[in-house]
Amino acid sequence: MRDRVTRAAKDLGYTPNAMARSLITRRSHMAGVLISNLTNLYYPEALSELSQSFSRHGVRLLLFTLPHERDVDQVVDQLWEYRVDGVIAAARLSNAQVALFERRHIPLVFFNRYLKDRPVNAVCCDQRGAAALIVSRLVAAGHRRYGIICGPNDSVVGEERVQGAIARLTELGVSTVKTVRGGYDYESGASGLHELVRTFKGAPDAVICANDVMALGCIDAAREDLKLSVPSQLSVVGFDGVAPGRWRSYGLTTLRQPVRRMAEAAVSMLLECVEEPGRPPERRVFTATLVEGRSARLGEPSIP
Amino acid sequence: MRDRVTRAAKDLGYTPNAMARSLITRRSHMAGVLISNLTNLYYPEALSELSQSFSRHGVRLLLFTLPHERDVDQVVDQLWEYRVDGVIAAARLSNAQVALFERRHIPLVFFNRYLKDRPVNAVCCDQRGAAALIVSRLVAAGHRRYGIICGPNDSVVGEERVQGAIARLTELGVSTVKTVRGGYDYESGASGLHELVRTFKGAPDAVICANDVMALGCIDAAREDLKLSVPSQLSVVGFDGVAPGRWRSYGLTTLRQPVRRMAEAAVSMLLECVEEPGRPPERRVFTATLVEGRSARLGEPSIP
DNA sequence: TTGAAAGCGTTACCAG
DNA sequence: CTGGTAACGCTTTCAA
Repeated sequence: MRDRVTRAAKDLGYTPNAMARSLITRRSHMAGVLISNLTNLYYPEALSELSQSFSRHGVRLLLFTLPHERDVDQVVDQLWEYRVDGVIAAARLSNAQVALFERRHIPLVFFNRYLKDRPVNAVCCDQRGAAALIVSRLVAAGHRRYGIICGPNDSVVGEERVQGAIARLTELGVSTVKTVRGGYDYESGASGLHELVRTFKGAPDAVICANDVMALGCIDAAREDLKLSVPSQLSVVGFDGVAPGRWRSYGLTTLRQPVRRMAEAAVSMLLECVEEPGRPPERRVFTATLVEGRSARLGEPSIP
Repeated sequence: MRDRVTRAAKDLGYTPNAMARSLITRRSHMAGVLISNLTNLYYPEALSELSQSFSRHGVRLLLFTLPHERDVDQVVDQLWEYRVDGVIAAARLSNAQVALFERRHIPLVFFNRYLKDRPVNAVCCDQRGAAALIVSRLVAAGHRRYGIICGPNDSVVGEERVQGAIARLTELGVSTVKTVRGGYDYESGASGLHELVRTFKGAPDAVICANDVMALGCIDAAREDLKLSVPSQLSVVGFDGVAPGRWRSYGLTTLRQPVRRMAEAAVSMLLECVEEPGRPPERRVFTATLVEGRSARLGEPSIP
């Protein structure tokens, strides 16, 4: 009997209707993914890993890109409407928005960010530690004057990288540090260096950029605009570990985030929350690995 | 009365259930997007535009990335299960797979590709025309020996770019042309140039790469490995118009695809198919624009 | 204008 | 093991 039904189903090209199923089981097997802007070069890689990771767990990915922050609220409404099982957010959410998730009991995991004043599920990297590590190596190499090109105002990760770097520089007794604001894009890396050169009235010894793409812009501005040799006259470092940093023109010295492992962690954390509602928020912190490229002179710190 | 209900709904935090709705309306307002690999640098931009375009039309995007071709079949099953209203495919689909869409009356639009032996909805770029244009300009500048770094075997677009280039070269009486296979990635651009130099027993005058990332690899290999000056000793051109090509280190001469307009076209074509089933397949062909960078010497062809 | 009932395609449950 | 029925949350239709 079972066989007859199965065969008939196949013959008729029958496919179960996932929506009807989820109506009764109250599980859609869909997860929402919120990403601010895919042009960021770091996000496509993250998205790709998230997608594959979800796929391995039999979960479909409903993608929402957020070119403007004001779009968030209507996107959040759509998440409710489609009854996603959970959400991974690689975008900025306000405290109030996070509260909505809690009220609806929709699991939420932040990717590569977290909220300061509210405990949330998050997968991230130890940005301060990474910054401290690279600073130690830069100082050990004898650099004295430091420029820092920050991320945009609202980037928590960027802020941590910058704060971590400044803290370590202060610890090591370096006081010649100037910071300029950047926007995570190539051009702001280039203009950031120009601005630093103006305020320093000359070139700094090293520039720490809050992400890789700005570091690449900084290197190019140094070489093409200012005729400075990198790394012999200027050391430049970044954060992320994106592919273009490894290109021959750059050989960027950077701190690579373990994107795949982070994606896998975010997905399993989310699915655990789905299985076990009311689970207390957890934060999983990964460690970035130093990629010793050719864009910075590094030394071995005597005090590790 | 209406007001009372509306207010009560708001107070209780009521949100309509999109799945229940689509169960009866037979419209999920979800579209599937199939993308082969997001690491391709061109796809994130396309995906971003598709996402925003869908969003403007009130359609949710179910994302499927396909690291391996063998994954396609199970992905297709999931598309049926979730009753997507339509599918945009920026990935390779077999003829048999396309037939399945037809049988189920699920609208399908190809993005930046199409099938040769079956009429399908597709949004693409005139690759042959673009290739012919750049070849004319290269020949007019006096280049005689041409290297071509192709895309992977299964890329229809890559094949068209190469065929278009070869056809125009032949037309213009250039016979010194050698092709090597590439994989659309940076390294294959670099190794492609090395291979060309070996077969030419010296450097060609110009290298035409089937996409931008390979062109960047080619430029870097020329400068860093072979100490060839680009463009004075070697002209290099690519296709796509990705962001890194505009970086100071490269200033890539390339043929930019109008990604935003293509995405908008694909989305509206798909939604039209949803509205009007049985609509005959259409192909919308856009024109690439020449970006005159600093990676190639171009001349003005006397016969346009 | 308001209300009631049927039906979408599943799963879950309870008799037989 | 089989069969029948209720329920999920919505839209549609028809009646009051």
